[in-house]
Formats: sequence, C-alpha cells, structure tokens
Amino acid sequence: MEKYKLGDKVFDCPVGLASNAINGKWKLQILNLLSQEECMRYGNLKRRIEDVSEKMLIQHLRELEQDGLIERKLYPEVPPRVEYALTEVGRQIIPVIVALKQWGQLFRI
Amino acid sequence: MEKYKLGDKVFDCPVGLASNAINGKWKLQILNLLSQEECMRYGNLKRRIEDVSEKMLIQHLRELEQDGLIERKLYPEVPPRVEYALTEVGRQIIPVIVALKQWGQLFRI
DNA sequence: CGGAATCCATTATGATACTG
DNA sequence: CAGTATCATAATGGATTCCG
Repeated sequence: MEKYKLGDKVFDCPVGLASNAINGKWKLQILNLLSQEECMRYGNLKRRIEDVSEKMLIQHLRELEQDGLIERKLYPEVPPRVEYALTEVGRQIIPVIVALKQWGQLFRI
Repeated sequence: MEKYKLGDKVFDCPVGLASNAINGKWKLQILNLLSQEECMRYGNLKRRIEDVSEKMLIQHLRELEQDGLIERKLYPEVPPRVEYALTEVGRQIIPVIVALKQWGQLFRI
C-alpha cells in the first residue's frame, strides 16, 4: 500500500496528509494571504488576520515552515525585518485555496 | 464590508468560513469518502477511516450535518441502518477535495 | 519589530465500556 | 448496527509580561 510522508509523519492517504498540514485555526488564512502577496511581513500578517494572537500566529507559521509550505526570511536590520513567503510546494497548494474561497463565497450574505 | 454566514457563525472572509467548516481531524477524510460513494453507512465510514474513535466520528458527522454539508438518512429497520451523503452544498466542495488530494500526492513515497 | 516565556482556561481528541 | 456515556489526556487559545 502506498504511503505519504510529510516531515516525520507518515500517512496512508494523501487527503490525510493534506488535512494534517492545513489543520489549524488560522493556517488556511495565512496561506491565502501569502498566495496573494509574493511575501508578507509578520506585522502585516498579524494585522490582516484579526483576532489571531501572536502566540498562535507564530506557532502556525513555524508549523507551516517545518512542513515546507512557507519560508521565513530574516533581514538582520535594525529594526529587524522578517518576511514570509510560500515555497514551491506551498505555491502548489494555491488551487486548494482558490477552490475553498469559491466555496465560501456561496455563503455570502 | 461583506460577510459570510454558516449556521449562526458569521465570518468576514470566505476562507475563514470554509476553514471553520472543514476544521477537524477527520472531516476532510469523511468528505473525501462521501464524495466517492454516493452514500455510505456509519459502520463503513468507521472501517474506512482507521484510527478514528466512534466519539470523534459521530461528533464530526453531527457538525458536518449541522453545517449543511452532509445529510443523515435513518432507515428504521432492524438492525438499524443509517446512511450519510453529501448535500448539494456538500457536493460543491468536491473541487477542494480533489485539489487537496492532488497536492497530497506530491508526498508519495 | 518580531518575537519568547509563562500561566491559565477552554477545546479537541481518545480509550473503554455499555445500550436500544 | 449505530450509536451513548464516562473518564482521561492532549492540543489549542488567550492574556500578560519581557527581550534583543
């Protein structure tokens, strides 16, 4: 039986792997913003995703980075600048975001 | 500003709504199975999704039902038979599942 | 600016046993 | 067969404070 591997986690099904990768209260919104902007600074992400706490934002960014969907670029300036961007693998998930957004549009009021 | 509503929950962004609807460890796998089979019995879902506990499976099925993505059909027979199927709204999320599955295939080993 | 550290409350998930 | 009920643990979320 075929297997699917992300980091050190192994799944029996591609949907299970994908589900695990995007599972998290803010992950899809992070990916959505990054899919539109080439790259984005931490503070900008924080402002665009209202209600997210710094802790959760950082935590999700770290997980997405570990899973290879995004990359973190640190510019050692003063004040420090950190930019997040989709990786090649991350960009390949954009069709999912697009489809998801279209589905969500069905519920517009 | 436009709003998006699912049940009694209101979101500012379609991705936020969609993210909320599919958020759950097993929800995408449930939707994936139901997208392939017309309808499926509880016990069959249970067998196909290995490792899911009865509690979580039922809980996720209930939530998907409340959100209008799936419907539960009870046939008052002995022994009882319960079938789950995608609703019209649920079927419209299939492109998401397809895209997600394709993305997951990238990690095949 | 972009975090880290800590404490605490709430949810989510799971294992097991039991039932109409 | 298709669930419930109970108990327990793990994960998540939020507030606050501090740092280079």
